[in-house]
Amino acid sequence: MQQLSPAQSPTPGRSARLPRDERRRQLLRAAHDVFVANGYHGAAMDEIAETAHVSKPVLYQHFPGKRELYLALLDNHLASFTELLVDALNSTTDNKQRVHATMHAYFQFIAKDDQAHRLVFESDLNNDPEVSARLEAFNAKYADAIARVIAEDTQLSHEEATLLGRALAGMAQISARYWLETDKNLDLEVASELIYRLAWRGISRFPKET
Amino acid sequence: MQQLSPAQSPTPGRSARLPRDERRRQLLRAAHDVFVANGYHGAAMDEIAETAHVSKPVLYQHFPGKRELYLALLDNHLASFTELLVDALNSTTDNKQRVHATMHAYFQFIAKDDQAHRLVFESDLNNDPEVSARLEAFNAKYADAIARVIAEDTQLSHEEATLLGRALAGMAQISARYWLETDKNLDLEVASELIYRLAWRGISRFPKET
DNA sequence: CAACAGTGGAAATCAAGATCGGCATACAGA
DNA sequence: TCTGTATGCCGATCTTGATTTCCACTGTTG
Repeated sequence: MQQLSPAQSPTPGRSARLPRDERRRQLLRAAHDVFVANGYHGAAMDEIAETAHVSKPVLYQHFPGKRELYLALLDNHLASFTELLVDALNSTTDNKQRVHATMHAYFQFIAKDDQAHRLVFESDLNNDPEVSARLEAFNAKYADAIARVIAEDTQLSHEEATLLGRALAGMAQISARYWLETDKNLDLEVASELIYRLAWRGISRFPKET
Repeated sequence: MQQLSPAQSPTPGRSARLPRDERRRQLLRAAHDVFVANGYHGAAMDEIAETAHVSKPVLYQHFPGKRELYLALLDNHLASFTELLVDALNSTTDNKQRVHATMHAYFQFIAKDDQAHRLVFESDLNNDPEVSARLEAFNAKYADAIARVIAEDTQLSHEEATLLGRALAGMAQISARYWLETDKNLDLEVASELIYRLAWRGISRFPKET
């Protein structure tokens, strides 16, 4: 009759045992919070462990190091973001509506209350090749999708269309992040609509010269 | 007649004495090179000193620390960048030409062969309040200038025009940086012209609704 | 020739990531 | 119910890398 329910205090200051998967998820949540709050370099493994109510060795039993922990989170977020965008793209076959839906999806991701965008776009680890490769791949995918839309409607070369695609992708990112920092004075719908109109006016029937 | 040219070796491995200002400029040049090559966190004070052919104590006599050294460089670059943009804005009174000139100036700054843009936009120190405050101030100034142009030509509210200004400022930044990484397949003139046209089509006579 | 400003080598300090050995807990099988 | 064993967990420590400072030396200048 000693080992009562695990909720009882087994030993003061010791956290309950968890199955490996569940513990891993918990650690990821904690790491997410700390990275979001402090950025990559500002986040200490100590603090992540403490946030998860766990000691550091536990952290290292699940992840080889800080970088890998961050990369795991980055992969998760980029995957869900990509899914959002792909769904928006596939939601219609009308290019105008596509741009609209995609822009809206972009703003939605930025507005998510887990602040995943901070981890993705404001980590101070952009110089790491693994990180920049992932971000570059993501941006390339998004920008190319826009470039295809542009190419359909214009006479531009592939290179030129791609440049414009990047430009609009960047516009979406920067403007959405700015919008968020204004404490959402404008409604999400209003803001994303404005940017969509700006983008669509810019590219639709874009003339080859002048 | 003893103090010969300082280029003579006073003592092997010892650098010639320099007036304080000149030494400072030399240190800034060296720091710039190292920061650009390695990013903020990747840059070691050792390496900066070595690049300047000087010992670390000298470095610390001119700058209290690594952060201040970086901030000094950031201030310099932002000031010269601002000057570039202001000149472009004042080069004409026609708003269309203004946007054109400004976009061109943006690409020129990114293309400068000292790679100052890396130090400004790709430093991994964006979470530092001093740094983000400076970047935010710079972006605000630039975006507000664009917003004024927009407000002149449209019926949009101040908030809405500012959001669009940010959007275009972000577009300039992201597209110029992308363009640079394509090894300048497109000529600077061609690329900046494309982006300018995209921007101007987007904002000129922007309708209040739909 | 004497004070002085500037310099470099080397070492103190410090923060943060990573690890080691042992203890506690749950569960399986007798 | 009892006991063995594998698994999860922790305190304490090690290690590394970078910033910062100390001190003796050297050339310069009045």
